[in-house]
Amino acid sequence: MTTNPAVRTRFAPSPTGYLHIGGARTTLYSWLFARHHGGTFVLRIEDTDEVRSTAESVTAILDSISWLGLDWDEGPLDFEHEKGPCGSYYQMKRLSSYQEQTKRLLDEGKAYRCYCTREETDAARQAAKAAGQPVPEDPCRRLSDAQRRSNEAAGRKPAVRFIMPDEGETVVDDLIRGQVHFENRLAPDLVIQKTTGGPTYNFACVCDDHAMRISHVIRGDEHLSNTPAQMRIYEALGWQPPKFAHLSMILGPDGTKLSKRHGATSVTEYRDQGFLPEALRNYLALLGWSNTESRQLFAPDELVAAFDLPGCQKNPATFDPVKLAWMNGEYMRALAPADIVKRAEPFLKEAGLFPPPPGPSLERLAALEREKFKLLPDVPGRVDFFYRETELTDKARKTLAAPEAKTVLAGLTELLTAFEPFTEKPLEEAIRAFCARKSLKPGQVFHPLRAAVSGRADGPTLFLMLELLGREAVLARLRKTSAGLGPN
RNA sequence: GCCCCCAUCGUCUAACGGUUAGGACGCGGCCCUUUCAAGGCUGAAACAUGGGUUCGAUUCCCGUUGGGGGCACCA
Repeated sequence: MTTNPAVRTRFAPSPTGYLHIGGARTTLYSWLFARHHGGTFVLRIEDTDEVRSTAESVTAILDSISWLGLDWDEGPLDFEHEKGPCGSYYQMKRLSSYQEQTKRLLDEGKAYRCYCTREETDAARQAAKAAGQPVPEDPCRRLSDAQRRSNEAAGRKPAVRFIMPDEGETVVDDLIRGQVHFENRLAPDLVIQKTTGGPTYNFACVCDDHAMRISHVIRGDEHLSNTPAQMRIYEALGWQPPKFAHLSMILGPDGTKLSKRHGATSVTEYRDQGFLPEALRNYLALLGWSNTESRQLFAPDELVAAFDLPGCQKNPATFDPVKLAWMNGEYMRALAPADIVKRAEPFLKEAGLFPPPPGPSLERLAALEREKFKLLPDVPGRVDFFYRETELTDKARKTLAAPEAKTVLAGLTELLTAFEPFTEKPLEEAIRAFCARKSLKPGQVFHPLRAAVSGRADGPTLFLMLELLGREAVLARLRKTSAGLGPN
């Protein structure tokens, strides 16, 4: 991979919860873009919301990103350690750098201290709105020294506001959307430092993207309207802004922003449901990005090679769990049986099948059933009856309700009691001969046999299944099921 | 309410002025088959709408409608 120092992207989550599907996609695109161009991918934790940020969220987010197979060149390694030359990558550890820039803007008259309370600001905005003015001028913008002193004397703690231009427009040149124009008179003076002394998001973000030499800011659509203000800050500080690329939102099935009421929205939930990270990654890559061939399946390195911003979609995309499940099945089928078992281990454990009870090897069974697995829990789900008797499914019950079922099972029990060798081919020949002898259609025999022995109406190829189950289990279940059918 | 973005099958999307509007998921049918899958073949299914521009618009421009996002001392 060629390295390209000119490309540096970042993902900057605020640690106030799990990694959301939308965040995962943003991370993926930033990572893919960096990797595609041989650049650097940076992870930064935006923990300036003192009340909502938690250490657990940091860990959860890092875990989710790693689980997706994405790595970062700079950023936190865990809650204690970090790597990279632009540290710290936690905003709360960079407080002095924001204060330094705030001071600069204050000194240069590009920002001012604002003593208004939340209520006063709200009231002023309401009044302006009623008067048909889009944005009121902040009274603190032209405070006299005496007024300032009296505010200080009254114990009021100031926030710092950045002066936005009163006229003209700010143009964001977005890599995905093109030029987007914003009227400056509509933008109020932005708080850059809270009364607590901490920076606000839009300010910290600018300072850090500059300090970390970020070249391409790839982020969600919800930030597009923040961008003009950020650009004004870059300008005031005399900094070159990065290039911006705003990704459209991910919507739920009802067309509104994907949220918890639509079902699983965090990466961990998908992991826990038994999705493979490579499948989720592939699916997310396609949700808002495409290639001219409309290709669907990409190995990780193929994705890196193919991905670029021009393929990104401008319109929002609806998340489709059904297609995700299909894709997961594709990846499951591509796995070697031993890998299927390995990946499914947590789910096998949960089902009490790991370590496996006596019986055929899990690997053998995984090979037998592999094309039916869609999700990891399907592994124990389809294979459990080899190790233990299971409840009859409704369909199996129906099959066994056929009038001839009981006599068929009785006949088979008799046939198989001393049958040798108890292996696939001979069993098939013998059972087909049995059908002929009794003038029964194969289906009339095969179906109840399968149902009685496996407890279900679908499953592996019948005669191999009998072989793997072994004579003892087959006969025991034949008898038990038969008894359960009651007198004929 | 104001600002911004967006608009091709149900969904994800291809097309970059001239195509029988292509692919994928899902759905239907057929084949394969002891079941369920997988696989193969196949079918139904889309250019939101009204004006322009043009010899010609899905494609370019404007309006309408619809959807989304933003308007915090939250990120």
